[in-house]
Amino acid sequence: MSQQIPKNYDHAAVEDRWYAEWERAGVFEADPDPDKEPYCIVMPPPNVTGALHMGHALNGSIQDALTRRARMKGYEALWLPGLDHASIALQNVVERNLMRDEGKSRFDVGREDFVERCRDFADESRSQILGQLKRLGASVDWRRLRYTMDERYVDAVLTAFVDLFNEGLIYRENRITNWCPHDRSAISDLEVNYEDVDGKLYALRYPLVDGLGPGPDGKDYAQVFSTRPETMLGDTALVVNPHDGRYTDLVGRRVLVPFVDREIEVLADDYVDPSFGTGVLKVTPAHDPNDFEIGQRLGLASVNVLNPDGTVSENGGPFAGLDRVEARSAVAARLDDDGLLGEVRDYRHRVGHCDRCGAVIEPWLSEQWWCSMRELAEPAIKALENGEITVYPDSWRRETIRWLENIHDWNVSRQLWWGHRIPVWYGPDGEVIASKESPGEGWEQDADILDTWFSSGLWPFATLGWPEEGEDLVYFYPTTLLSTAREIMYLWVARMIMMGLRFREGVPFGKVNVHSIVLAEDGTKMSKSKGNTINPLDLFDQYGTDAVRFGLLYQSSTQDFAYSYERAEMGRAFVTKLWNATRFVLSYPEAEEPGDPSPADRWILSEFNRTVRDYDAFLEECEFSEAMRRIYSFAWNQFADWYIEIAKATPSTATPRVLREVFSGILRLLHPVMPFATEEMASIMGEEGLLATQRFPEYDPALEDEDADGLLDRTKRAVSAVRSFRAESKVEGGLEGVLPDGIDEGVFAALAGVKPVETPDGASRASLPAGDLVVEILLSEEMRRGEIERLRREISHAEKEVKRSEGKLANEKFVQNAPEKVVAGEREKLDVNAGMLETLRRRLDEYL
RNA sequence: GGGCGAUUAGCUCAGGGGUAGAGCGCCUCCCUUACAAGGAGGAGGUCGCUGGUUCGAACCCAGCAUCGCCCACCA
Repeated sequence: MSQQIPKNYDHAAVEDRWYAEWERAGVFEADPDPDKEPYCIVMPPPNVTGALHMGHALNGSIQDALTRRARMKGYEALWLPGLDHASIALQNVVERNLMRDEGKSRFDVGREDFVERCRDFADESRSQILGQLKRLGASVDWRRLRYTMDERYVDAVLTAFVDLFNEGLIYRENRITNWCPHDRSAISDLEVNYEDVDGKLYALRYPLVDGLGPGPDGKDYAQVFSTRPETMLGDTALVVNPHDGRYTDLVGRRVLVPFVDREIEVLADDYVDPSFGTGVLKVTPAHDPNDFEIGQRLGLASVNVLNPDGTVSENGGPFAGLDRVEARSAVAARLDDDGLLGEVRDYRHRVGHCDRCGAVIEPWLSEQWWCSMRELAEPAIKALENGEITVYPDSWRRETIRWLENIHDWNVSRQLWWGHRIPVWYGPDGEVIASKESPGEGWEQDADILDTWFSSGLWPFATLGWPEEGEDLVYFYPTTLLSTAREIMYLWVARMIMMGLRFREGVPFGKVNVHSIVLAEDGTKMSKSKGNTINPLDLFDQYGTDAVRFGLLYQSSTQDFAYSYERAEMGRAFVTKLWNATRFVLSYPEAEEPGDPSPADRWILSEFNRTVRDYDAFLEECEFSEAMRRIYSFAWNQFADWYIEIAKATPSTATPRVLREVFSGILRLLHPVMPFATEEMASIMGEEGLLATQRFPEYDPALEDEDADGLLDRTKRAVSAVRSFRAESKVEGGLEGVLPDGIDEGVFAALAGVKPVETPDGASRASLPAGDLVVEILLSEEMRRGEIERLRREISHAEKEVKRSEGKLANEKFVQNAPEKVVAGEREKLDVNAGMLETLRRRLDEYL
């Protein structure tokens, strides 16, 4: 029969077929069932901006493994799939395409048309992503696919906003925000990337114009250092530190802001650091957050000198219309012409860039909608502190608490087009209300949309039907676990916790798994611009999806890791190994009269049982790498390397049953990780029904068998000792020998190729150390060559061991302080090695 | 400027108070009827540096060095 099964597993031929089969059988569908416990993972929704990347493949592998395992354990397991409209991200992609293909900006086509294009792009991207998830083998309940722009989801978003608004937690205020001139929108603090940039520090001179004579150092101007001379146009004061003796006389005097002919006053404020620059600071309340605060304190006016697109506004006098970058050099040049430019230094400093489009961010005064966070953060902090949410690894729990403790109010409005329109309406008589629908004739809706993270913050419950208090929500919420990348812990995870506690009076998930970031092979971040991305689909094609999944989980830990193709190769080799084991097990004859298990049978059952225990525990704790190592080494190094060999050589009448049982167990354990290949193997094995619906093995203490474990452990060591001897001494063929006590003689004889003999008289023999055992092999004349050298090596090794043990035991403090178990262990080691040494020396004497 | 993490075999990485682990790569032998994407046997690490705690440190603590990440309003 095995002849009909090809020697290699062909992933391409089976993966799609099994996925269709699972779907047809409704394996992935989950519905509230009072007789079962719920297990629910809500998928972090991929952005509908394009294809899935390695991070998705890793997180998908994690979530799928956990969901499939839970399903096999008898939970009503739901993995809920979804997609995110990705407001700013998608808008940027569509804008770029529009510019590339038609040379138009979004303003050229208008809001309505542009949103239509975004929708089309999202649709296309959506089908691509769903196809990829299927290739991954994602066991999601497709009936429940959610999208943040679905009608029902939009309703949830609006409901949440209106509620927060009516509770006074959302308010409108004029403040400094991070303004992206390219997107012409405010963005949140978290979406600003600061990079070190080589810039310049310009010394700007403000002429004293109050006619009171020279200022500091006898100069007729006050000098200030700035990296952004163009903001000078919006200056409304200069400030010095009140304790700065150099400038006591300067305070209260008046200077002129060049070009705009504005006289401003020199004031004092503690914020100023006397040691920086000249110790005089220019205050531009509309373009710097610190300046804004100073302005508030000192009651200064704010003059906004930039248009939304980053050009200088009409407030900028002669520079109006110039882009901010042009304006910078233009202002500097004009100052220079007028003798008002001092030193210009090279200066490396941090500049904020838009996370999405890369444009330099301008602090810009504008009216935005803000969400008060303090009140929302408090319960979230408590939940994290008191362990309502377990985070793997725990360090991220503490980090999140820290972030929540220092939280700032959240700017939730965006001046973008693709997203949820803010449900605030302005009435004909100046009324402002929040409402899901238009309050009526003459009311106008706010033009802004919501930050994309506002909608995703509701994800764990809005996907389950909230605000409707349906069966699904009651049954599956709170969800069991959220698995996510660290980079969105604050952006997303923290907000879900806050929103969950706000709207559901309970944490959204009991556990959070923070997975690694998959780096490129060279250890740097993957990025399209660097061209070092790896497409998971290509890997699936090349190695098979299961192999890639195994490899990813094997590498997954709390550390980021450089992706290594070797891990996929390892996974592929593992699949092949199991595939061939399938062929072997399948071809293995049934027992004519099944009987009692041999020690070897009991050993592999015992070993399997421990594997179940450890593997399951590792998965439970999200220690995927450890789990993979455990199952891999059992399946390969114990089951295949030893038990199958034993089954070939010295089967018992129970071996056919045990062999099949353990192998079937291995397939079940591995199914959550390698669903396609294991399903195919189980099918070939003739197992009834789908593997995906079968029970996950459970640890059974009754199967622990210390006697069999000890026996086989010693036997394996003895066999290995003989094999080493054969390889080193280049001995082939059968051997005779004296067997040590406490080993399985049948197994030993068969696997070591050693025929047991009674005490041989006078024959030369080799003593082979095997841990605490000695195997004695009868030597023929020609085999004796090299034996002296081997013995000397062994003796030297044994001497070292004895010396080490003796030294340790001679140390009184060790004997006194070390645990008794350790001391006793050391004594035993000494005994064994001393005995060994004696035997070896005696043997050597015989040869000399 | 703060905080977090990393530094272990040639490479990619696990582990973690009681004589160092995996995969790949390397060396020797083997196409033996589950499997050459394989089998058997090997070689190869003073676990970044310096101190400390301990009977015992690769592991705990402190400092340092290098790398990475996160947070922060210094012009």
